[in-house]
Amino acid sequence: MTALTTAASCVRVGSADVCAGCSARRLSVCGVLEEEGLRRLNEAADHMTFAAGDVLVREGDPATHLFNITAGDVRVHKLLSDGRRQIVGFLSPGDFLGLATGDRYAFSAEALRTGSACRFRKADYRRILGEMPELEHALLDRAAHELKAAHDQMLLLGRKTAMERLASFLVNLSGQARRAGGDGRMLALPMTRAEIADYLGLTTETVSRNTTRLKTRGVIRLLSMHSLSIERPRELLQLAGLDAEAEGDLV
Amino acid sequence: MTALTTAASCVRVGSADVCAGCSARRLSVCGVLEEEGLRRLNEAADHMTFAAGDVLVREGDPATHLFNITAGDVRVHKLLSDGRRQIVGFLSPGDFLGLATGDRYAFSAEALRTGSACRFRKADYRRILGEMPELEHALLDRAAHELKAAHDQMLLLGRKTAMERLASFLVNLSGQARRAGGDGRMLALPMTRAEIADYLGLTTETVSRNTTRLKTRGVIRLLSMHSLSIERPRELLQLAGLDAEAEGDLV
DNA sequence: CCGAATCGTTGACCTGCATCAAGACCGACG
DNA sequence: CGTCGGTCTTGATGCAGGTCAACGATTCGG
Repeated sequence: MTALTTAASCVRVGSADVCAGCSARRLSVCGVLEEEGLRRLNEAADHMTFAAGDVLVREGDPATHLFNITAGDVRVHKLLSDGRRQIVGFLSPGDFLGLATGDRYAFSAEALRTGSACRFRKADYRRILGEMPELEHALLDRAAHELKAAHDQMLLLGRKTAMERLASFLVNLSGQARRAGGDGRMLALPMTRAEIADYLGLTTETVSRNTTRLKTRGVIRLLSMHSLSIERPRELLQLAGLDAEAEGDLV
Repeated sequence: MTALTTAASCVRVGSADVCAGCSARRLSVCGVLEEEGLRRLNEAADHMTFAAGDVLVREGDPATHLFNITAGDVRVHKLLSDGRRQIVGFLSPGDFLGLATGDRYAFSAEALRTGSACRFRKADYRRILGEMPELEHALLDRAAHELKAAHDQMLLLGRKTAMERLASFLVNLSGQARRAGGDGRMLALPMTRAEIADYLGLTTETVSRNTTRLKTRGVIRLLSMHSLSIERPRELLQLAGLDAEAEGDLV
């Protein structure tokens, strides 16, 4: 639970044209920009790195910055005053952080592992959006997509059983893995059981028990604590409550 | 459960300049447009009316249209194959419907009562957005706001108790009522108990029991089945799990 | 103004997941 | 390579909220 400030781990790269060689570009909103736009975006960006446990954003702080994750994974969560936690999302390279923001951050964001991000002052970013409609358009697309994902998560949290939640989670991870270039059967779980639980509205014990059930039934195989393979995708989809309506995801 | 098609209840007004006299304009994204922009938006719009129970959008149908609600209230929900329902939002005049949409609608939308909306073909709307950056900007703002609300709802569904959910719901309604010009103490509940339950991830029985508890404790007073007044706003906030962090909402 | 259908409330009981508790495992560091 | 702190798993038990059932209240068509 190291709580470095953003400033402490921020590495300002300045005028070097980092964006040009950014591996996350094709996954990110920046992907729509031409050379000239990318150069101007680069000028406004702080390119920063972070380590596991670093805090990018703290719930309640004045919302001064927006982020584009370029490497690593980030956890976004909200807290109740007594410590109950809801994780509202896990971010991967290409994801945008800070859209859903008013004057103050309504969520905290912490790195799951070492990574990097582009950081923008909110005012700068707003100005840039005004100058580059294609960027604003890409951002709206992304917001729409996130909103759809949020609706799916509401259905999961409001109406699905523990097993359906876990299966849905794995199906989603599989989809992401495929989109990121993997085969969709081998999954990395960069988060702990407690984080999975707080994402699915469950406890670690329930996540663990249901993981065991999936393993016992031969639906998944645990390769290590933080990686597994999906052995029976069809069954997993069924358990997720998708089945027929299946989004074509999974093999 | 009348299931009129949109076409059946759609009233095309054509070239008449309906937007100019639209009462929802100041609440809507259209509010940012000048006369010229408004005229062009009006050209692309079908102005339609609907009655209670009418279906605006059916989950799974090709996503051809976007909507701007101009009067009445609309329920947006998702279904699991066995009939479990999650309501992901209630829309009021000024709200936008169809942002979170891919090729097909991922939700259904039904009118709670008589109302009206502007309907746009998706392609038309996309073209218009390209021509009017200020509209796209307003839409992005709104998307960000909805995303924040979605995160709040995830916290509610994943981690709050039944009483906290109900209290939070009433606090939110109160905020909306205030923003719509009311005093925030008198609330209209255009939806049924079953709809509240499906919004909060509970059953009608649980909603009913907790409503009774609030009534007994003197926190609220039921004026009729579909309207109530908040007698002890402070206590309601506390029950909602907000308290100190309170968003300045409520008296 | 009546009757039927729907909606809401209340009570009794049940269950899925939380909670509490105790080991097993795992990875980091001397 | 041992051991120490955190993570994960498994078991026993409890309870918030779901389910089932019965009965009021409200609405609406005629």
